[in-house]
Amino acid sequence: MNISEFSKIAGVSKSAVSRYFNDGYLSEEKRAQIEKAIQITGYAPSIAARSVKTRVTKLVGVILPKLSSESCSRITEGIDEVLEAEGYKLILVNTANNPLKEIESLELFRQNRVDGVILLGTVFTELHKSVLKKMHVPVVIVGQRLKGFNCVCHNDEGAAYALTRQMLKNGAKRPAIIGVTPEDKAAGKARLDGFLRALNEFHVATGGKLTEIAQFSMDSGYDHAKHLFSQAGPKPDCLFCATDDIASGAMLYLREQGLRVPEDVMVCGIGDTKIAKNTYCPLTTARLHYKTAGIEAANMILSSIRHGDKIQRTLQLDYDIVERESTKRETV
Amino acid sequence: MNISEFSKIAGVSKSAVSRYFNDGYLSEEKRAQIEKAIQITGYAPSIAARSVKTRVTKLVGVILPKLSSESCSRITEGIDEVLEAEGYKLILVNTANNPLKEIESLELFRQNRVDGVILLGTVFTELHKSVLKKMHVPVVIVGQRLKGFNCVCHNDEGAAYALTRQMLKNGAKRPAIIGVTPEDKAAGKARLDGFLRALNEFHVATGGKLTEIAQFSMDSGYDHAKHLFSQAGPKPDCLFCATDDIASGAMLYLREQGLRVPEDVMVCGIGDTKIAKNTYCPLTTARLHYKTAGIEAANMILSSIRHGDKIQRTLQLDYDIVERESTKRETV
DNA sequence: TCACAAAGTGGTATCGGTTTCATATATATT
DNA sequence: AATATATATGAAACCGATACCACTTTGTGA
Repeated sequence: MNISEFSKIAGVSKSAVSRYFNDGYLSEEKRAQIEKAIQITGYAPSIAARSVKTRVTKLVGVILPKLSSESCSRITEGIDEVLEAEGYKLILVNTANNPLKEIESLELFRQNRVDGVILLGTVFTELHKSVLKKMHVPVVIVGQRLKGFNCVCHNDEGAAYALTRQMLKNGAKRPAIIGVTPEDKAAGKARLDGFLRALNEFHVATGGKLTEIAQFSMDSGYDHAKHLFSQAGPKPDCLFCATDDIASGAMLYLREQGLRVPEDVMVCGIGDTKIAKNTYCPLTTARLHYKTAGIEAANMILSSIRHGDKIQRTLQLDYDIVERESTKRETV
Repeated sequence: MNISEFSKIAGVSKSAVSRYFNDGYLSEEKRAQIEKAIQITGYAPSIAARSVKTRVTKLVGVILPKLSSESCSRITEGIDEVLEAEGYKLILVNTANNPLKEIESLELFRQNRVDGVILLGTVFTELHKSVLKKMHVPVVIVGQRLKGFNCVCHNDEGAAYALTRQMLKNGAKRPAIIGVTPEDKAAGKARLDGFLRALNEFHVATGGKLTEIAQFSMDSGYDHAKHLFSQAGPKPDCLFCATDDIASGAMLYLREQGLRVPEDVMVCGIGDTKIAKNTYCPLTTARLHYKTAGIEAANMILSSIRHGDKIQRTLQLDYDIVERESTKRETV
């Protein structure tokens, strides 16, 4: 069923039908005829055909590294909430942590003539930047700061600093970190930097031996805790983890080994995901406002789409420290 | 940049360009010219324009009740994995548990001329069925069984039965359930049925007072556990929860009240989500194969799109019982 | 050498919409 | 009454692609 066929059924011209769906001048009489015909036929105009002419797709492409991670899905939820209300649809690509797929996806989005792109970024190469520069539509990056692009990000360094500082204040003497790759400037480098800044302030040194680089998963947290605590020499008494998932995996290992949290080892994570509340020893963490980040990213892209302004903005959302049991200790 | 403009730059005809992108007869010479021009201009054909003519969008619409739930995001991940490999893109709608939005989304998908629809369903009304019937593209429903439609679902009743049976075998005498609305035939009704079947088999009665209807969340699990244990009369000694999230919330309440798991109260959930491994007392649950469900749903829709067969199929994936500490008890 | 199939080519109709245009009518303003 | 303005209308051009068509060139087998 197309507009011509439908217009005949409704007994009006093609133009009238188009006007009906686009708020043009139209007599009440024709409006009624068209509405009646819709009831009967169920006709709905093709967005694809429309967008050929109007060059507007009402589509926003979203690239994310892992759909089934709580942080990503909550960000996406925020994005969807805003864009859906404005009549935009989300076209989603899950890169499964494959940076090559990000590039491919951008190409795909260009073919689909999306009105904007939101990228939940991890690691950025020069290739990324050059491909992003060539996009002819607004781009917003979430979770990372990339010069020359609109970004919504968290205060990663500050959160890591505050958490580590808290553990040191509570009497920890030998801090260790299970981080993620420093190629990830936010979750990797910034959180490591915050950790180190706190150590520096407390005049505590950490050998490279107490620095682990894990993946973004519980299992990886477990494995790296094992590696950390299997080394010769004195054991860490405090463990900063780059994410709650990593922290929960590490705690699973500690529990297996009969190490008490927080008595023997303090632990903290970042994110305040659901798991933090439920670990056997409730996890101290920094709440990151994922959904809000998604909402703000969506607002940012809407504003760019509508006003086409080229001013680059970076929005940083602050964290909230959520102190639970895993870092509390009676100072001796 | 459109195909005409591009074809001039490449020094070939429009037809040649179209053939380049659609594997038609084309001399090596022209192929090379086109490739060179692509390098320079970055031209990519418009999918929208193409789909007007071909009537194929390579778009699959996915409707889900809550993006940030682990089960939904894992199903979606499975769907994406398969469809992405076949060149399909996902257009996503999060209904936020608003059944009206499911209907709206279907309308939206019709406008977008998606090639297929995958619906992660919860509650189905007659309106749902009639709108679904009117879709002119294949539909697959995940997580529910709906007569007349392709479905991929779990063995909800069996899982609930097996878990409850396990708790009764381990010596529980006074079982309670925190379920979800029976309007949800899978997570609500079927799991309640399984619970009751086990009770029946063990000749245990349960008053309506020991049946709570919660939402799909930790907080709701907490609230309903509170309600359950605040009632007058003997307390339950075993708690079947319709989801892991509900179970984890309930356990949080039990812990607050100083009730030990499993000594005072056995608890189990369904899903085997990440949280189950991490609760202070590791949670016995039934593993549901969410990602596999997504993969199978995607395969089903692909097959329907390609072969257009009208045979309705229902695929049921079985569960695996994962027995952890929360249901173990030394029989006295 | 000829017949016939396969490869290669560009013009044009077509897909399903929107928008411009020319024109007509109704209403409001001087 | 004359004029300006808002409302209403359908034909036709257009958006950016594909597909059919008629045609030419090349390759193959008898």
